[in-house]
Amino acid sequence: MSHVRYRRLMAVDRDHVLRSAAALLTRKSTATMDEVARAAGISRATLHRQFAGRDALVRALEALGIAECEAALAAARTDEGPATDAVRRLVAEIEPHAGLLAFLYSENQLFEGEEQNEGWARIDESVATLFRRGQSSGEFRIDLTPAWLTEALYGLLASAAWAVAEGRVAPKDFTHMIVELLLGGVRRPAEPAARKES
Amino acid sequence: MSHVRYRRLMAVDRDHVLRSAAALLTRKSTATMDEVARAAGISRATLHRQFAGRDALVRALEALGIAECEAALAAARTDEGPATDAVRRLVAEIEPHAGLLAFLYSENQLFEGEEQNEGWARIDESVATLFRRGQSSGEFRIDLTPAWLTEALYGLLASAAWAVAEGRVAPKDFTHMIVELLLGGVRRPAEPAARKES
DNA sequence: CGCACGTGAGACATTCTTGTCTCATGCGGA
DNA sequence: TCCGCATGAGACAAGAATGTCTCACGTGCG
Repeated sequence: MSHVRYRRLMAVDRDHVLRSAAALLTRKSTATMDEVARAAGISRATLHRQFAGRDALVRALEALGIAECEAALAAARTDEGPATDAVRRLVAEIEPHAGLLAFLYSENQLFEGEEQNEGWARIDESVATLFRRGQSSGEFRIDLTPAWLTEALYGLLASAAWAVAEGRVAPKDFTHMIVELLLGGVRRPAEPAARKES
Repeated sequence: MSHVRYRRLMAVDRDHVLRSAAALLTRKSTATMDEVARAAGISRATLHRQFAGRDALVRALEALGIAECEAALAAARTDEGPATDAVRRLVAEIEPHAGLLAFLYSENQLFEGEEQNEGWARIDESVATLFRRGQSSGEFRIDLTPAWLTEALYGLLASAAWAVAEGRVAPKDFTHMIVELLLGGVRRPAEPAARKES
């Protein structure tokens, strides 16, 4: 019984620590274990009891990021309706986690070789499948590979997260900025007199 | 006399070291001073004689990146002709240095506060000016701010550089991928029967 | 030949971070 | 009240990277 109580308390704390760490590392990716602990309001010893080391912490954050991405993919129902709308929903779902994603994205570039978590491969595949679906349906152009579009989406998410964090762009525009640029590009569409497009 | 000789030799070496370091740090941004020295074919002592420390090395790389960006901006003649073509020229000019830029870009996110080199501000302004010019001329849409477009360009450059480095996309497509996505977006343009666009 | 100078190799102290450990404290339950 | 247990504080050793220094070597030049 008390076991259960304690377990639950620890679980709650673990989640809180994880989110604090994510928020801190998003801003300062080189933060030390001591800083992470302090940011979570616990001591370094306790932090170390919950996560065997820095690697374990980062791996836990990676798992969290993967879980959030998969949740976002599921919530966005990327296989339903027009691919265009699915992309909009996906970006909107990911927006709250873009900071963590940006951290993990750059963290992955930090090491060469060193196989990455298989979860990312699944997510890459889901996103690429969405783009591929859009190409098949004729919504998307076919001269840009799904792999590149996937990478580009990550890059735009990270850029936007950093730009927002540093106050260079307004947070409220986050989803709009990314979706509009990704879908429509910067070139102004040649206005064909009047058309159904608003 | 010998002064001149030695100065010139050192300058050449310095440039070689800088480029080796750029190439290495592009792949492994956490490379140690010893690895950087080894990559340049010199000893750690000599590396230290040319660059007071790691900070000095990174700052020198930053200066190199800034110089290359400014050279690219100049070579692309961003204030001439259609902004669309100017963007194409700019990306093409930057392509060879995208790896270094990606390293510096993520390096800048590593620290909070810590004022960044003013050179970046000038470059940001030049790029933003290009986008603003495109908006004024009616080539570009006006619902995306020049600041965001600038950030997005950096993000796409970094994404593409990493994707190429890891073999996820073909190097030869670099400029095409970035320019086409940035300018036209992923959405397939509604085909208005026949039009001047090829 | 002899000298000056850049260089490589390596020793060394220093600093930072990590990981482990111990101990006192406080809180909650039995 | 008493006990169990998680926590915080801090000491400690180990490892990595850095920065500094010395010394021997080789090359080029006078």
